Amino acid sequence: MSDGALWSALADPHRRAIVALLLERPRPVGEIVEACGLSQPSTSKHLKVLREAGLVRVRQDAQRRVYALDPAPIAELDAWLAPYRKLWNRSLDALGRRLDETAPDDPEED
Amino acid sequence: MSDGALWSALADPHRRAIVALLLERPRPVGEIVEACGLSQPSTSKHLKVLREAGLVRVRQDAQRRVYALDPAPIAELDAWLAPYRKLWNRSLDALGRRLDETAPDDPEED
DNA sequence: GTCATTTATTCCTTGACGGGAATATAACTG
DNA sequence: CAGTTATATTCCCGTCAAGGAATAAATGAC
Repeated sequence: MSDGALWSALADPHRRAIVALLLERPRPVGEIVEACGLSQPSTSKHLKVLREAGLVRVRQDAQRRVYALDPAPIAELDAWLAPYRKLWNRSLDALGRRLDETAPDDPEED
Repeated sequence: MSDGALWSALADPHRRAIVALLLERPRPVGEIVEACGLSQPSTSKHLKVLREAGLVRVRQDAQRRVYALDPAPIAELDAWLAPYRKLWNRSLDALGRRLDETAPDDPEED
């Protein structure tokens, strides 16, 4: 049960957006600034939080700093989730899926 | 309802502790208070946050209110996690190949 | 009805977090 | 060296969340 830093890092929607961006490919800060519509300092601060949570790594390329996802903490999340996944598998089973309360699946994030 | 409420609810360690308690079994507020070492009002407020995030349900039993986990939001988390899980599976795979360095070619691809 | 029990809510204070502007640092260019 | 680009850091401020104390509300017992 190491870090609450992981959870609090992902609690912010902007940071989740950054993480989603980095899922596609590694990006320099400038790209992230542009994509998120945040100011550069704000973006740098969010990146610092993500860095300290271990969620991203930085590679230096001349003046640019290219950020990339580090998969390990996500695995930690997955491990945390495991017991609960059992639970909802069980209850889905119990429901017998006769109740379709939310059929449409929307992957929209924030 | 891709709500940030889910994330911010789970960002708090006390609330994660409550969720973990409810994973074992449904419990009335008093038990949660005792187990978490929080004050009763504070506990009630955390429960309210969890309720509004959809993470718990309440059943009334005389004066007691028995809280239980609702598995659905956890499934939402799991869905969010899915693309990242692919990523770390891939990198574990890449690591495995690196350790198993028998191939003469460079197998690195996308 | 009054009283006890259990839980929720309100008020208040404090501390942490996010955003913007300005500034600092680092790396490349000429 | 000075100048430019790219990123990080600092300072200040507004907002929001968390905790404690006191109180309210709901339920049950008498």
